[in-house]
Amino acid sequence: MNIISVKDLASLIKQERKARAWTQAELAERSGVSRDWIIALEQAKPSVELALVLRTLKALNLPLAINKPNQSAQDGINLDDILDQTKQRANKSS
Amino acid sequence: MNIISVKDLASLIKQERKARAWTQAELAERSGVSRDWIIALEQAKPSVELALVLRTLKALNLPLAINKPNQSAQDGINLDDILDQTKQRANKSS
DNA sequence: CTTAAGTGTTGACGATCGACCACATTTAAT
DNA sequence: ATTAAATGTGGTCGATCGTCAACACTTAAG
Repeated sequence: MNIISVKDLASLIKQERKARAWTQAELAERSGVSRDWIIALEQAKPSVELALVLRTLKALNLPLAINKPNQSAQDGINLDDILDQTKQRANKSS
Repeated sequence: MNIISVKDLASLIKQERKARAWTQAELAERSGVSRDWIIALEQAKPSVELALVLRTLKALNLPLAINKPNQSAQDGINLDDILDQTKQRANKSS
């Protein structure tokens, strides 16, 4: 599943916790955070600390991944990059 | 690429920024954060806000994903869950 | 219905965030 | 070697974090 917003992450975590029949207190203990923080996370609080999120995902055995798109066959050649750099060159006036 | 630590995320972002020949200031502006914060992120500060991280990934066009492992063929059947629940039942004494 | 567990809310607290600024250091180009 | 851009550092400041504790509210079971 793709994570584009904090809500995505929050609902996925809550769903996975319930799938395992864990209470918030249980997940909190396993993640090494307070129960209050788990509540905040599941309520999609935007300002939660990244490190605690990673800990929680680990406790739930949920692997986080980034798959780079637009990867050219030859390394170091990325059409988007070239386009960006071209635009930069055109904006020398600004 | 799998993200297991903040360092993973930090180096990947820095790498992708450089691949696009963007300065930290440029990425900061595109992400709607301060340059200071980009520096902190690229230095793997553990306490960065999740929402700002997501904004930065979006600015870099890096999609974040979670792929649930151990998914049984039949929905709702997860061997890990059953194991956990069985362990719970065995610990009624505690 | 009663009871207990689970979940959510509130207020307090020290600690730390992220933005801003000025300044040092490093990198890159001429 | 000079110069300017890029990166990193240290400080301040208001705002907010995450934790704790006490207290409702909601579910689920009996």
